[in-house]
Amino acid sequence: MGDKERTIFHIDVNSAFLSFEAVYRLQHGAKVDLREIPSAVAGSQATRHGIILAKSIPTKKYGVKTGEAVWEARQKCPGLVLVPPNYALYMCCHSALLDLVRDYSDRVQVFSIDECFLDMTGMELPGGPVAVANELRERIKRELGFTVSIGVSTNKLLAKMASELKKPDAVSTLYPHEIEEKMWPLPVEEMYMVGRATAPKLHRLGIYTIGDLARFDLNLLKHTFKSWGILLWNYANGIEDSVISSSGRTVIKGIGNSTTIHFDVDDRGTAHQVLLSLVETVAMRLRHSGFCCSVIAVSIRRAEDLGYYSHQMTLQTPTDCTNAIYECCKRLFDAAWKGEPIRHLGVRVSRLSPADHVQLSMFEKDWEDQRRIDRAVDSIRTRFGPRAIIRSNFLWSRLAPLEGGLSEDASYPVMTNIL
DNA sequence: TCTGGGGTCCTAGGACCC
DNA sequence: TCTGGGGTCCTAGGACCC
Repeated sequence: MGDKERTIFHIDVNSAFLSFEAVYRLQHGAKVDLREIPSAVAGSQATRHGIILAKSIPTKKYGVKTGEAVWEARQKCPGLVLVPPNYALYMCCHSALLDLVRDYSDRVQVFSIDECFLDMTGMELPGGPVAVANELRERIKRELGFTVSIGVSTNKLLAKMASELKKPDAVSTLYPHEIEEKMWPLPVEEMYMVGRATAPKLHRLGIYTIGDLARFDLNLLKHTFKSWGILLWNYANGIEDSVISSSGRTVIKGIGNSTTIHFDVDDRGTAHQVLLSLVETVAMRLRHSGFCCSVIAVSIRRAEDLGYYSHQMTLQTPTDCTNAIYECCKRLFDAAWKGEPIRHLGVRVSRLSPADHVQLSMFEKDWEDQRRIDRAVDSIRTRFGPRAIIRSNFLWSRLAPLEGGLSEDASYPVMTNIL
């Protein structure tokens, strides 16, 4: 990393989906600001997508949590105003934020739809980093209408932890010399990378705060958690030196779609059809990205206990062909399914290689024909909409012909692994 | 009448090779 | 003639993030 000290900003949109929604509605004549009343963005219960995706600060006061079931949230907070998600709108807000932020640095790492890192190292910062961060925060509020929390420090981990310190609409620093005072007193589960499974294990070792973790014996952590233990100890001590990867737009490792079906599936035929609707979008995205895949995986979530299992296979020859992937998915499903009612199905392809130098296998003689068909379907869907052409067996079914998938915008933000 | 959907990385165990 | 040992690849499952 060199010995030069860096200046990193982490920008986090406060209650992102809900704020985007609130701003949009105000701009279109709404009288109430969703951010000021108990409200949330949530999926539809009728189609069994009923969970809270984002909530207002007043809602938070009722103890409602993101990811919680809607009926549960309603019990805690009667009168909760719910609005359906609108991902296209969120993408617009995301792009607008990035455009604005790039005025301040060209080294921007998109971390998710509502978070990014800015490398401000070596920039002229009139009044210091905090003054510039405040100006940026004000400008976002003024021009885009929503508020952000900005964390300022010398690496990404500390900048990210800093942005959590004060919300909404705030700038916080967490410099190395402030770690002991600002970060160590926090509960260990508030540290990035300490999740549901790790927290209780740390508690069992007598580790309750981030400070406890930072001062814990590293060898003992290594013994218990392997490489994970080293990562946790480093983070607790503010040690993290990954670079901001901006231009090197993150290399995609895999593409997947999954869906919760609005009724329980208990027969093979219906399951196959769901898989097909997932493969249609996965394969289209795969071709759009210019890759072929070598690994195909199908995952199944049971209806009764939400238990989950998966099955995967490696191909001899990489492919991006809808039918080829679908045939594999059917085989994988048939081999894996134990016959229980299914709530959720997923398809994922990985081990990607560039599509332009895929070796043609002499056994797949109709391969070029298939590619031609896929290309033709893709171009019709691109020109006339994704539903301009669908498989006839979906016409009389209860299922959507294409399931899941992100807007064809290739710049969709994907979480870029550990910092 | 149960909790979405998109990702990433790591690890253990088995197969197989030399 | 007892049983190494190192390496790679594959799969299933588990952890985490937003």
